[in-house]
Amino acid sequence: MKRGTTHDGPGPSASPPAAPHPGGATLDDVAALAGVARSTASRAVNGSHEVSEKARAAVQRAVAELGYVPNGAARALVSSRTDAIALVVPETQTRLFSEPYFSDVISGVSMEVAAADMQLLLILVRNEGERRRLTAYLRSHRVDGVILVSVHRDDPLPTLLEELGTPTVLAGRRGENESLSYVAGDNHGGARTAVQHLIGAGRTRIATIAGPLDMEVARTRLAGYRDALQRAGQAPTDDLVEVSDFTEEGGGTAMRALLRRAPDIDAVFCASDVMAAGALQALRSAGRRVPEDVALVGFDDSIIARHTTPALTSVRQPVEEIGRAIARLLLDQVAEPKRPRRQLILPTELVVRQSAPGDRTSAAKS
Amino acid sequence: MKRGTTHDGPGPSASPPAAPHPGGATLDDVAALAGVARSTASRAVNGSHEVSEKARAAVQRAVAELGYVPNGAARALVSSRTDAIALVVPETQTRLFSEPYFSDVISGVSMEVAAADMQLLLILVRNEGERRRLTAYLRSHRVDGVILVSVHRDDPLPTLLEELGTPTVLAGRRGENESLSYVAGDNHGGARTAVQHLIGAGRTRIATIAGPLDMEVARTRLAGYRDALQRAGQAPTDDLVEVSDFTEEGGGTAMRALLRRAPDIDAVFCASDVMAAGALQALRSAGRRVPEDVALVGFDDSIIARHTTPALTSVRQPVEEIGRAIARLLLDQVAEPKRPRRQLILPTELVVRQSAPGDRTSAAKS
DNA sequence: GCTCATTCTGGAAGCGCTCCCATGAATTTG
DNA sequence: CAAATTCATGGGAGCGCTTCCAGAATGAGC
Repeated sequence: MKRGTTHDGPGPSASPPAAPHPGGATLDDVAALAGVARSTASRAVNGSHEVSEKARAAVQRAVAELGYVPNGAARALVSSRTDAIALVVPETQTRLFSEPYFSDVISGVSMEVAAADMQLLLILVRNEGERRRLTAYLRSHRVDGVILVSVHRDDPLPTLLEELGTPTVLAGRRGENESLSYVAGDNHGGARTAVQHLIGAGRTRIATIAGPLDMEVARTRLAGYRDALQRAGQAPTDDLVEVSDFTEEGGGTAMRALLRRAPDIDAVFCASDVMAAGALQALRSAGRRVPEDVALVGFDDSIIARHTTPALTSVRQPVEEIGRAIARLLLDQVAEPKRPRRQLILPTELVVRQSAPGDRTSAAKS
Repeated sequence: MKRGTTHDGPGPSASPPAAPHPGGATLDDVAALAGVARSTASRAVNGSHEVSEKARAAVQRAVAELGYVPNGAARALVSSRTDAIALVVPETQTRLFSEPYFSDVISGVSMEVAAADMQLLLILVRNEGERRRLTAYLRSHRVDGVILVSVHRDDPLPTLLEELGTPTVLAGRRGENESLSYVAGDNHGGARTAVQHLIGAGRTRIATIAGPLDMEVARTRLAGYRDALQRAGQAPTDDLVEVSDFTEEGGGTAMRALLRRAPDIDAVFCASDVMAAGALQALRSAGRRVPEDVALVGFDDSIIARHTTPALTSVRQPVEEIGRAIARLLLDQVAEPKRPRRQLILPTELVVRQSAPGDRTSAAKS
């Protein structure tokens, strides 16, 4: 007995023989029961190869009997590995987090993290105070690695992490020349495919509602849009481009602006489903039929895409797979810090629904 | 200097004078710089009152200069407080997690946890393996408290936690006699209000699509439905009740079953928006107009409620507030373990939209 | 049978921190 | 002015674990 400091005399307490002390068994208890030294027990528990079969078996039996679970703090203290990674989500926009994108990324990340027997810390950053707190936290080496979701161009966090040497993977990149590891969906290709789909359906005046241009996703999707037009021999004009903010309201406003500026448009590619939902509403209010008068394509294939009337044609990203890839990259980097950065772009897929069918004539079912 | 092994010479780096060694400054460094003993520095850092103003100031200066951040593992090891709480989400149903309910609960929890300067661990449990892993984890005393979201009646986890003496708060209760602390929305009252709204709108054949009855939420909402009918003097019949599974598909199936069994229904209260969306689809396919022929009310006021056509009347829970309350209860319990359990039921609110307007005549805008 | 290489093993040194305890200074009191 | 009290302080003992190191045990080689 080690911790019990209270009484040593032959106390009358007939406490149960198990559970030697409150906090659970320690490695010393295991070693004692197995009849080996603590160091040997440690090796056995951690699967070192320099342990005889006999010793290992004895230790395993003791572990099982005592229900021993290593104390994470002690282990972290000495090995300076925490077996935890942080997932940082800036939640500045309302309910950004509730977008299935985040949930699915988290879900994918969680799978891999659990499989590696590590822990996932979720850190939501809503304001300056929480941001400062996060900075201090990251400096305190309490996690082995960091995943950053939804990074803005000028976000100082990635730079900080780079300086600290903390293994980091971004969900999406900051710009075209991203120095950190990242995983993203093929935004450019997805957007291009979407617009090509519209072109293929005979649309000739195709506008776009872009996201805020300080986000690389938005820029890339816009570039994909332009690329598709260019490839089709249509010079992209700026008055068919409206920059918005990824919100439903913003989508509506942008749509009205487009209709005012170019009343003859017959298709709109929206850089997100949420904006598309707003645009749809605006189109309806303006008396345009979707898809007969104006075809509409969104991006993300989020829940609402399936629930609008007509349902939205949208670009789906393999979001959960993105999450898993992120986690795998990060875990690799944690295990082997000097390994070169890696970037991964995963293919997207166009999901065709009624808001933009494959040909102009097919009617949408109300 | 202790850990710094790389170089000691006056490097040309103009980086801040701090960071004496890679892992960050230790309390010993702080103490040395402040000219006090480590124990004094510790007291100063932790805000003990038994420190002279002078010493405190010196320590604070040193902390600032060195950019000192306490090592969490070391602190946890000795004080056996981890400053972390776990949020456990069983994600057995697909994308259950993507329901705004979870996101908002998490968001609320996160706020309070951050304000208390603690960490939030997110643990998704998808299968038996992850469940076993969680059990081992909880036994290892690596978190100060646990939040359990979406508990089923016979979930063994709450019992385990109760045995371990780990402070625990549930989001929702297991049954009517819940022994643990919990916070939930007023499911009974919400359901009752929803049905009363339908009655008030002149509906006379009101059916319900319930959730799986091994979940207390589902039972409670069903009870609320029955309560409303009873109060209105209508004896609730079982052939107007269809039990489903909280999925969209399930909602559709249930709706078709109801229509077959009772073609004359003129309203349906669905225990979730997702099921309501499925029901809506089914109604439309069956040629019923919503709300003219059949009024529809959902529950949760999730994103899709606003995006279906017609938009869904739905019961909103103060989800973020639920999250905050959960965190507060838990943090209280962590600080004061013997404090009695507390249960909290937060009021809900009916959001009226086109799928079930306040009176029978008002037309829904397509 | 004895030496040398090859495993295994136990002892011991910390990781960075908190907190108990004894010391000595400062303060109060008879 | 000495004795009693208070209070900040530094020393030191761990918390439970990993890991280095040296020594014991085993096996191989001549």
